[in-house]
Amino acid sequence: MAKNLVIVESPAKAKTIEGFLGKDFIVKSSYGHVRDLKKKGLSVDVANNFAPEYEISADKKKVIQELKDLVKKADLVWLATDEDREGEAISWHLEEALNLKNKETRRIVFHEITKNAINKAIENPRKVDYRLVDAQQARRVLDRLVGFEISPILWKKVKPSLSAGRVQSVTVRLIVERERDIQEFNQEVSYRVTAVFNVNGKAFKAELSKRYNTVEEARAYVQACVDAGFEVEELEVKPAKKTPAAPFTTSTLQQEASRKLGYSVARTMSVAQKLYEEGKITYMRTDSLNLSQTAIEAAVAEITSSFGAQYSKPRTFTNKSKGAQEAHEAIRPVDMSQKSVTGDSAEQRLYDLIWKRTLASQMADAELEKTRVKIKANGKSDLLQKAHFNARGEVIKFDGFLKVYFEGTDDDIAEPEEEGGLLPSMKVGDNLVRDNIVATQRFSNHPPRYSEAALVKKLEELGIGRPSTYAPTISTVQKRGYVVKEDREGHARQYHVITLDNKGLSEKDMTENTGAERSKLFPTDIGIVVTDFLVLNFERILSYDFTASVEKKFDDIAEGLLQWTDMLKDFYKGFHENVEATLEHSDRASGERELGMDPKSGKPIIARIGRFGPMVQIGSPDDEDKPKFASLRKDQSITNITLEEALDLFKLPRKVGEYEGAEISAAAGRFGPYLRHKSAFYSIREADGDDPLSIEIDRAIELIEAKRKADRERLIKEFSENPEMQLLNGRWGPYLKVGKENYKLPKGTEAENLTYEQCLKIAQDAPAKSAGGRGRAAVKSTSTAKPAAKKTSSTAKKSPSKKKSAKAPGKASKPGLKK
DNA sequence: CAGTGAGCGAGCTTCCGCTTGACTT
Repeated sequence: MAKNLVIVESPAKAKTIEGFLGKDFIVKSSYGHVRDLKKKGLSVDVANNFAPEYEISADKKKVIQELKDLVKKADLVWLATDEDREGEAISWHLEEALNLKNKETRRIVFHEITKNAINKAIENPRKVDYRLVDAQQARRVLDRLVGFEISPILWKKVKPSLSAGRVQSVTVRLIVERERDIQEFNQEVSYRVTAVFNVNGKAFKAELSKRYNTVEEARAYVQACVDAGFEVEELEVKPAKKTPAAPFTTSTLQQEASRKLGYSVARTMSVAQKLYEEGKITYMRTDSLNLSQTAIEAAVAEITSSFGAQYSKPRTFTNKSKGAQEAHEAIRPVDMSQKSVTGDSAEQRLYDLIWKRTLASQMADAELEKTRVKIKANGKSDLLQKAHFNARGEVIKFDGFLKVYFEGTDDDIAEPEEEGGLLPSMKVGDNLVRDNIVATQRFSNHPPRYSEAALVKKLEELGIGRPSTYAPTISTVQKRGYVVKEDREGHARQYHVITLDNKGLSEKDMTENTGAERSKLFPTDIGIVVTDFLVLNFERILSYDFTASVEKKFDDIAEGLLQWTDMLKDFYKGFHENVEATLEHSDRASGERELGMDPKSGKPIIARIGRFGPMVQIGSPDDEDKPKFASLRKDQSITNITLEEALDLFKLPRKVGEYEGAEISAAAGRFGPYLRHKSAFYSIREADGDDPLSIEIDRAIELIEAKRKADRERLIKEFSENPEMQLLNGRWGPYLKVGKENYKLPKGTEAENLTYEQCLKIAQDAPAKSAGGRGRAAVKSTSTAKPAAKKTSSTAKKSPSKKKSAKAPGKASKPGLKK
């Protein structure tokens, strides 16, 4: 019987450590936090010194029960949660939840999962550090106060179900402000002059030291070059070196995977999770740049045997970001000698990236030789003396870490510099042959919109959020409808080019595509209105340094310099007054904008945020006639919709024609434009060039027939025994549908061969639905702001059983299933 | 899923950070 129970946070870690510790130890996982503030209500007794009301989280009841049983049997309990604020708090919550007061309990910490580190930790136990726990409580309670006092103001003043928080609101602000910068951006136009010169039969590129603002100036310069001669005026050769980047943290891994592999931050994290669980990489939620000594030694061995000793240079990196808590190692391969892994291609590619980055971080600098050549133009025109050409060359003398890895950059729209590789050899005074000189019209770029990964980088710089929350935060602001991730098509732009070559001087206009964006973050109308409202009324909390300033206080609490309740008292006084004042005095925020007058009724038309999102409205409730309403389309915004576009929205629904003796109408609903025919709905996709305002009867019939055909093809098999039961082809392959419920087919089954009895069994064996659970189901129910009373009887019947199953985990009834 | 937007108004929504699976049409 194991005498020792060790509790860590992650099950994968538990497994590894158990291997190190031997048979007297059993190692279990808490799966993160086990207790939290009660889900419902504020659950902080403000009047009673901010006493928090904790409960065991619903999804942790089972874990706690299992741990309790093990505690009974153990002589000694080792709390081995992470060594940071949250980890310390988990240990304390475990003490409380498992009632360890009367048990011999020891707290141990380690930063790396190596046998050595574990053994050292076991030899140096301590007690739970309650000052650190208090710092966590302050953090937790402050976040609850901010979130649960501000969000209801938004429900009242903007729209129901919205949310605000220390992290998410500032995240949205970044995106809103970037969008404003872009809208206000003044594009500058200039002419950039480049040349190709030739020396001893070898060509190279150079760029003029100045740009011209007008086409006349550019033309005059190029003209002046017609009779000019060119010679090398200065030549400078300088050694330079490049240093490898530090090994990956969560944030840098997300950035590089985005740049090099095109993964979203969520994708990166889920692939990394798999690699971690398979024991291929170390923990993926970390802000530490540190590598264990064993890892560094393994890297040295790998580098020396693959490339030679001159490529090895062991390094340690120190963290620049202030909020870092460094409870883990940097993200690295567990086994440096394993160059690749099996698994799907995403796992292989991400592992490859991690392996190369880690290895490179322990390799020698790259040594370069940078050459700059200054070229002067000799000729009659004094324009020639006012500028010179520069040619830059870079030669790698020793590749060092570049042999395996080169860090990506975010400047995807920046003008590429004319930086060649090797320049031909030349010396001061050499005459150059001019192959061509080209003046090209260029346009300055607005600041780039954030990609997910660029936003994570910014958040980390500001010290906002933690490695475990970057990906969830980005998905929260999208789920709440504050931000959308979108591709935007570019548009064609003309630019002017003046060329001087061996055929003489010529000019032409060229076309380029510009402004295309892929997977970038845009604020929605609601995001903009909410941000403006919050910045106006909660300036302090929305400021970019709010988190940094409270973090300082948390540190003071952790060092015993400040009582956590005093810190909260200090914060809450002003904050709560602010909340009260805002509730009482602030105006409703709707982003309202008057577009003009309705030519029919003469009443004003306004665009604003309504209960269900952005909309336009003719007239006001005070008028004799009811006002008319119409929702904005997805691609429209309150900020720029025109009167004409608004009037178009009121033209729907519109009669398209008759088919099969019934009317077809076109309209726009919550899920976009659609056709309605015989109480059935058919989506209209604007991407296919269809528009509800202009679609004609023939095309409408075509869409209806296409949908009917697709529905027929979806059907794999029907059963005479039960017309409600169907095997269908869905987005994720074949599935079983019984009434309104869907069931996954067991792996490896061929849908068309299934019998009625087999299908019945699949439906009955399926685990009960965890109704009202987390994740997508919860998101759906919040975005569907629909009164339950209006629902059909079959869904109404379901809701009581839903509630039941949420409270008492067990088997929920399965409607539509007859035995 | 599908034209909602006052009126009378119950009861609901919401935070951040630590962990994994279960699940999706």
